[in-house]
Amino acid sequence: MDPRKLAPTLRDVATLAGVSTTIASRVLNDDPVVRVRDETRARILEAAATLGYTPHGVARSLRTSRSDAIGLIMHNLTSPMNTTVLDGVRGRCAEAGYVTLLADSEQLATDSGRLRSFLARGRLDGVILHVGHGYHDKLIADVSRHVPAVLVNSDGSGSVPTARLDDVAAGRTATEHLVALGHAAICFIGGPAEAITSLGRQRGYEEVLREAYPDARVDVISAGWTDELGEDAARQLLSRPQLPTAIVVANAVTAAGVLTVLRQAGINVPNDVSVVGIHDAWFAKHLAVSLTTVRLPLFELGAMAADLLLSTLAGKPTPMNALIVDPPPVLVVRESTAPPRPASHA
Amino acid sequence: MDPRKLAPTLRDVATLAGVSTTIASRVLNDDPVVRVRDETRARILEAAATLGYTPHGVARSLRTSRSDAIGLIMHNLTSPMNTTVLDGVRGRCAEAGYVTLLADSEQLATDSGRLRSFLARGRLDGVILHVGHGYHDKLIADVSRHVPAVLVNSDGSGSVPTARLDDVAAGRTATEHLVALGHAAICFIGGPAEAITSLGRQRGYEEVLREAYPDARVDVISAGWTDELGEDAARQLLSRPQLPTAIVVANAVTAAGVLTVLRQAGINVPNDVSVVGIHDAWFAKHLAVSLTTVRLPLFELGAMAADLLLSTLAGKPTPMNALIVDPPPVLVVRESTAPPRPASHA
DNA sequence: TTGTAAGCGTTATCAG
DNA sequence: CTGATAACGCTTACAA
Repeated sequence: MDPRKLAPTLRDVATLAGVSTTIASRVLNDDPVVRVRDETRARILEAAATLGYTPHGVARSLRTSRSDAIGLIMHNLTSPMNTTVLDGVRGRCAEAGYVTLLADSEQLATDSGRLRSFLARGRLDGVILHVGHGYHDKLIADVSRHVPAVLVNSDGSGSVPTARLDDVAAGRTATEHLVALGHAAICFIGGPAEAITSLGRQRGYEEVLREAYPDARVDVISAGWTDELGEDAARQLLSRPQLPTAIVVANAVTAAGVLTVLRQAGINVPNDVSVVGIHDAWFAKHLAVSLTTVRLPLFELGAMAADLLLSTLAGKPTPMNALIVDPPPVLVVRESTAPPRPASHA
Repeated sequence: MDPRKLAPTLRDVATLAGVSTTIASRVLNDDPVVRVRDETRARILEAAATLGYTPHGVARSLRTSRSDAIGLIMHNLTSPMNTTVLDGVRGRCAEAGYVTLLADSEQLATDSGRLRSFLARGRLDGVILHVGHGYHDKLIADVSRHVPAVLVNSDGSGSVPTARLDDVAAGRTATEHLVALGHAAICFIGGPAEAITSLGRQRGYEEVLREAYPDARVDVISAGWTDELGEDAARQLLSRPQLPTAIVVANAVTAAGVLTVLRQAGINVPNDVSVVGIHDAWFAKHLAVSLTTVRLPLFELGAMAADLLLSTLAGKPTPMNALIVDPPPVLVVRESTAPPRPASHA
């Protein structure tokens, strides 16, 4: 039933090979320093093979005080964007020989018992935090007190290395596209008001708008990262006497909700209003109207966060801030954007 | 730099409290058997608190030979459905005090070194495998040789407990809806030909079709779980002289691709052809046409898989097959289905 | 070239 | 009610 009870130990291998555990260990970990007779080495390898020996990771960890495991504390794992970041983290860690422990930031932030057990000493060499707004300040402090940590898309207040997307460039790219098409009445539908990524994108939007139209009206609605909140924002827009001619949405999931509500209201996208979303997720082309987006390097963001942590763990000097500028944000034009219709009235 | 170097040990706590590590350990784990003076207990607790003591998980694991960790080996983590399953697994395990190690099935199947390090003895109490077709037979065998394992939506060939969705019922529900609307020429677009979930849904489709029209033509196209493969399948359909009047798609992601290609081809859904998808994912309502779907309990599937494993670990008798029948598949009607148009020709 | 022995931080057994 | 002590399986000075 339980195979571990019978699992062969290093001592078993050593005994079978007729050597001490010392050389057995060294040979199996191919220690570059040790010099053994080829014949001895062969005996050990053979013994390990016939026994089907697997090293006991926990015993090794206890001895070496490394676990070769990193923790990934994520917020809203259901979002396709976050999944991509996770893939980047996990892939890079796996390449470096680390396994990944996954936890949900909400749970850890609200249940200190779970947090403690997640951080139980020795189990994790380091932690990557990709958390939303909310409890995150305390969580970041709690975690980074225990193990080396890095942040993804958060405000590390300088104390913890952080990997970030170039949100300002993303906001600029989206808005520049609309301005180039001739739009001036452009609304920005953002994420949660406190979300640093949303604020960056908003800043890009404002910069471009002001550069193009020095006294343009900055028009911002705070929504959130879900399709429902996008729907709410769109309804809010519809209740106005006049629609903008174009919308920048800070997130593709939110944009999905916006497009659906506009469709339900009989608004034609892009003829009545253009919409551009940020994040070129797989579903963008399949939405109510296929969505023009700005592609952002989410996988690379995760990989970079992993690199920062691995570099810290290796004792190398690590930059406190890594902005992912390669690849840069790229506009992917689909059917949701067009020039504004020629002024029909007023 | 490295907080673990300074981390207080149980001995530190015991020394500060003026007791042995034995009682310190027992008190801190509140062993129900031990009876200590309240005063002693208080001293120990206080010492632990002032030192900020955290138990060393690895040392504990070595001693108890339990890690309170389970491994989740998943395939295609990018799929929103799989993410939901993952959420169910992780949530249930967290409730039971287990942490979750995540790994990608493709990587583990193709790199035996990674598999070995993932399964390093002692690190995992058990493993949940949610793998696609392909290398999975060997992978399942390799894993279950090392630790207790359970399967999700796979063919366990009877040797490993398995949690499954009621795919036949899902296929039936989708097809019954179309039959009730009056459709007879119904095509089924499946997942990969070997995928057991797809085959179950297909069987449900065939059953209902045959029950309604004893000599109806069963019309199946094998696609896959991605939107691109859905697009391919739809193109294949479009190359026929005559379209079916309705389509059942085994997966909502695939259905997204189908809808988009139909839109591009100028086919009106639902007037020219009805489409029903399986899996009521968040994006279903936002697609080219808002998609009628069958809702399946994916979260519960993950939770059930976790339950099977936890029950095995607890030494309880565990069913080899768990079909998730509660909640049952539920039809969610949106705009992609309608009665067939009155016979216009032939 | 190989072996001895200490110790990582716990928990469990057994004795006081 | 409390305390020595051994052991979990491994790595690594240090010896031989």
